[in-house]
Amino acid sequence: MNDPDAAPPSLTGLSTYLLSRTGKAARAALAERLAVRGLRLWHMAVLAALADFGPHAQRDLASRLGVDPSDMAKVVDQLASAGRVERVRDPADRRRLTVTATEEGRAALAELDAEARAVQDALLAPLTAAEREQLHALLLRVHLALPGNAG
Amino acid sequence: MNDPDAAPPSLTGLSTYLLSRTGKAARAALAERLAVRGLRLWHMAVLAALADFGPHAQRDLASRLGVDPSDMAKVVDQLASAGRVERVRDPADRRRLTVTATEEGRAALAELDAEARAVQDALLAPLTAAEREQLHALLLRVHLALPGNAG
DNA sequence: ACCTATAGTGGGTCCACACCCACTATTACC
DNA sequence: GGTAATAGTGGGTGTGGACCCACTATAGGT
Repeated sequence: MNDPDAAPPSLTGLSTYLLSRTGKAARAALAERLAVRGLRLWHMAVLAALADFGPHAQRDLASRLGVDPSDMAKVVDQLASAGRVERVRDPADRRRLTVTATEEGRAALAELDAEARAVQDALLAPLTAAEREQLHALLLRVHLALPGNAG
Repeated sequence: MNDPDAAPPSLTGLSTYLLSRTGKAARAALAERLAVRGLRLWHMAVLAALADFGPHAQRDLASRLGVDPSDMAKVVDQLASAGRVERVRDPADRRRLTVTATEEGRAALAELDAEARAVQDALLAPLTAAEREQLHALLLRVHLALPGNAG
């Protein structure tokens, strides 16, 4: 109770503080795992978007994930170099690059997802399965209400 | 449903992703409000620690908040310049600086707390009061299980 | 007294993230 | 056909956070 390293109740009484703290921990843990494979969180996000919604024009990828198109170009470039993504010029509009996940990319995403779930299991260890679902449902509603996340 | 800006379900299905996203949104929103007053999140954390636990040696502040002592020195220095905190040399151990919140500092914290709750109300708008409490309780348990947050 | 450890401080590095601009290639408009 | 808009790219900037080291002053151990 008198732990000299305990966080101030003034802060732990704020859900936003807890959100920020636990979120950062989650992010850091996953990023660390991905770094082992030479990947970053954006790489996973791009692979996920392609897997879920199919091929995208690069610009649409950027828009969907809320990244600067210039930064997206770099991420896609790295994924392409690693063979996890294919870029082909759209014949209908030769300015566009259509980005598609390769078989290798889909396999990589599956592994990444497994890593993410492992991290999540560790983070949410103190909660029961039912509580985790509760938490997820609540967070999802908050997330959807965030600006730029219309369902 | 076919919103071209919707996030990939592969990601929104991960609680860690939602935590990270909503946490970042919370952090950013509060940081923006504090910036108006020329403060950062660490300033608020320090004031909260002092208000909750009373005066600290600067080193203990750093340890409690998990910050590098060198960085803490800078934060405390800024708070002192703004008159929100007082540093006095501990006569029992003249290496130590005892940091105390001034009346002004306590007042500032109250305002900051109000800002934080406003941000929180906006963020958690889609949830009922009962759901917010649920969310808070779940997050608190996760937070306490985080490395270095023993109760 | 001597040596080691500790508190605070100033300085610097490294990294990730978010932006922004300029430029080329291509398309759309009129 | 000429002009404006758009897709992608390369390069650069600014910021915030975490970390690390060297240095001074003081304390503690023997």
